[in-house]
Amino acid sequence: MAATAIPSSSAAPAADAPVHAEVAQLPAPPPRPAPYQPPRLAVDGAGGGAVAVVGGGKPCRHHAYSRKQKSLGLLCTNFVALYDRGDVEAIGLDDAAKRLGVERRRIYDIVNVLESVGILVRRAKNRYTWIGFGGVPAALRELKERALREVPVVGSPSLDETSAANVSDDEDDDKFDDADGDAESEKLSLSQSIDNSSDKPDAAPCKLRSDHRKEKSLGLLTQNFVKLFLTMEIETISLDEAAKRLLGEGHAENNMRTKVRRLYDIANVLSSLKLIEKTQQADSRKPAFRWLGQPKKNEGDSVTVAFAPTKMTLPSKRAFGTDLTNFDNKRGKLDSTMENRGNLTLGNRSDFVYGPFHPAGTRARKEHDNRKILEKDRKSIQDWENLASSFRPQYQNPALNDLFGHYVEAWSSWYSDLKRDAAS
DNA sequence: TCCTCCCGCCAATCA
DNA sequence: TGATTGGCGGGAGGA
Repeated sequence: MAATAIPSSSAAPAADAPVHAEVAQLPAPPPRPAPYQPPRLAVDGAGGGAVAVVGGGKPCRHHAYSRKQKSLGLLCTNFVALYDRGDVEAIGLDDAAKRLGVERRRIYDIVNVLESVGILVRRAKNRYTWIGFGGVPAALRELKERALREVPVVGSPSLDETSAANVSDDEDDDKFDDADGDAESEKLSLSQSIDNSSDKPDAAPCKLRSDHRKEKSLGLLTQNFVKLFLTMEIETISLDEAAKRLLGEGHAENNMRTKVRRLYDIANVLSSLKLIEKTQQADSRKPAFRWLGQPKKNEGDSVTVAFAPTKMTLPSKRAFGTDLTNFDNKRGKLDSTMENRGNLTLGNRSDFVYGPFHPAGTRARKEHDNRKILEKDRKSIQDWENLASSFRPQYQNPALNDLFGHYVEAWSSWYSDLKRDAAS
């Protein structure tokens, strides 16, 4: 199989170039860049470091490290922008890492979360198949069904004794009792049904060390985190609270901290997918996350997901999607290969809040529009169709128009499926 | 100062 | 046995 099924097209960047890097220039795009030219990378032979030459601009070395440009959420946005095209099927992890300018380790984080919400599927070592956002409703539906099986009473205040308990294992590293082997199998069923190439059908139900490792996987934690939203009455939840519910009370501070770290990773990815949004808890200053899919009570089995192309509120802290590559200086050590490719930074901060899904316009007006659109979404799923046809931002950058088109296409496809499901 | 979360070490697992 | 996968926590950036 080919390394990736992304076809070369006139708008597609060269395989060895940072993808969509031009989009990262959003704040000050050329009036009409004609025709689209992918950024070129040149190697500074004397210095040994790579020097990015973007869009014909001057080479620039050593701009300041900024963790905003390296966030998992932004990486996820870029990953989706790169692969959410109708003609993409296979994804090679090496290829993705190379194209996005990050280490493989980060790609694993992304694909584990994306896989757990049905956006892609692991086919083999190093190889994933892109499903797209159309796969999300089914994955969420299955998650919800499983969660409801595990939680007899919807709205149970805690998952501690059910699925969450199955992952509250951090202090049991040396205990591999098989008392709940079946529950483990059940709990792992989704991820393993996705990735069953290596599963042995006759595997003993007892908890193996490999199972134990899987229990703590980012993918499984993602699913359990999503289940919290799918099964509980709460509108928002803080990561501390989520960690408590997933771990159970009374766990060591260390375990809790580790779990919260992972939840931050997951939340950032889910935020960039517009499945959740960062918000503020009403009764405290602590940040919390709100589910945007709202597949909860009184909605029967339906699972709705309100992501692109509708615009969501901006995260309070981060601006995802401002940079379609993550080429940048690394913190601490300098990465000789990626260093200085990061000349894709945006201008001043007030400019770069606009992600790839943001239409041109003022931030305030957009936020106002976003809120209206969000409310509109929540009123009725039927409105989405109109929204898709009417909400068509005009990007100055042709690459963005293409990108938005892909989202509209993916969304339309998913919405058609949803209507068909509802009708049947 | 505390929250957030990037980064990469290294152990587990796979081929 | 080398390659792949990913848990984990240190510690730096940011508010």
